[in-house]
Amino acid sequence: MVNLALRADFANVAGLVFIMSSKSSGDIPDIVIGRLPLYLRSLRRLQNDMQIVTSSHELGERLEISSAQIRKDLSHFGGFGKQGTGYQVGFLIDRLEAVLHVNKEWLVAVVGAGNLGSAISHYRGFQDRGFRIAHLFDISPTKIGVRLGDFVVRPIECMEATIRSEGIKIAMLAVPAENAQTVADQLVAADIKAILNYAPININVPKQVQIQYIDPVAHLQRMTYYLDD
Amino acid sequence: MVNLALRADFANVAGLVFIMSSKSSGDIPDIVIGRLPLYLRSLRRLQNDMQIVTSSHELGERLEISSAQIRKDLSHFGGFGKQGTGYQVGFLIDRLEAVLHVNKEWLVAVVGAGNLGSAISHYRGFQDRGFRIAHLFDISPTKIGVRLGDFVVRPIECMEATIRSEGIKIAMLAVPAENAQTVADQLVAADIKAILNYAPININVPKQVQIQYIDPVAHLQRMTYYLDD
DNA sequence: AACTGTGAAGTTTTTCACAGCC
DNA sequence: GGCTGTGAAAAACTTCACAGTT
Repeated sequence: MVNLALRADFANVAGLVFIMSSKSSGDIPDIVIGRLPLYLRSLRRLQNDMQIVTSSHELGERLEISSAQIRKDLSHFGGFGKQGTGYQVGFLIDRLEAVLHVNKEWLVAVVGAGNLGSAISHYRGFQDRGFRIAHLFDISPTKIGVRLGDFVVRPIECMEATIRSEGIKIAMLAVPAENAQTVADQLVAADIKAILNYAPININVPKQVQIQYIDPVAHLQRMTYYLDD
Repeated sequence: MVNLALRADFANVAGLVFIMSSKSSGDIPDIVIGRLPLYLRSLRRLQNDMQIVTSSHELGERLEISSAQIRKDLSHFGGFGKQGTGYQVGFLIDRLEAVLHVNKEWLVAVVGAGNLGSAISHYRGFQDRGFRIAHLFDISPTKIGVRLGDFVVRPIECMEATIRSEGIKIAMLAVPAENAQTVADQLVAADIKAILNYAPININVPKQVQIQYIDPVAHLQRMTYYLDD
């Protein structure tokens, strides 16, 4: 996800030479990073149930991932477990939160105050997992100034200034597909470093900016492949 | 994952006859299936822009996937392109929709009429990509009977009967994590075959039931790994 | 006895590179 | 010139299997 898979023939067609970026945070595969939040989610659940110790086997059963996979993944970051015993739930949570940089609270800007942006702003599930929504922006005069949950919708004109002055590095994009690229460009200009895009369209950002997509329909279509027609 | 045989009806297009057995006999990797909705999404965008023809190169550039990958993926389902020319956008859309079984409209049940269920019910983006929300269920007496968008919230007691009688095979789960497994069990009992789970918890379903997860926080945490602490 | 951490082996996925066609 | 489709090669990823620890 970090490095673009730009290949030589593409570079030639464009008449330019691209320097391939290396993985920005060392040599741990991104696919491993992608599983860590799932481990963390399950561990939180175990902690909720007052469980003190767990094992790669138990986690694997819950997540339907092999225990070897989990041990291998965790071993990239150090020996978090004890042979014969397993992993201390609280300790492993702390370690994973540190690895993922969610042992602090990140401020997040939401752009788009339609149904989706409104639902995101109301959602209580960000708080205790490392994220706090700081602002909600929209371009529509009919929405600006409206109170939605804990937020008053702010005009997109003051987005860059606000994001910069508060040092916000993460944004969620909940605008129509037509506007997603334009808004993403504005976010990049405001020095946003990670974008979670809910619009069903691919957007281009500089490679040092992280981007992830939420597209429920893509998941549904992936499942219908396996359903009887 | 079960592999479904390709339908024979696209064997004869533009006077060309493809031999189907060679392509439909083997298992197609799930990771390939997971990319097809992304191709479809990009192709729809191209069609919107009135573009008639595209290439693996152009698609790859938009999706940041190598052109070789795209050609390889598509080749699992037959020769959809023309050497020297590329792919007809409309034709490729039709073929991918057929492969993914979204060349029909699937009815979907939404369970949970909180903020999230409400937002899902209001979202207009399912309609033109193969899915129509048919019902919205909730357990809370204060919500039952309430009008939300085009739906009146129905009691969860009549969920199984409704799903069965209307032959609904897909559900979206937007209930609190605590209730997700229980509701999933009820959905499985109602003969639901695919569940899109928005609750941040892993749930267990029989292996013939498809399950996919939407967890925005997991995506955010995946990105913060790469951000400066 | 139970469990981790890890090289080695095995498997899957991606990329290369080019024949064949437009 | 451009492009696809595809075997072969390379790279990435997962699992195995076991030494070592509690």
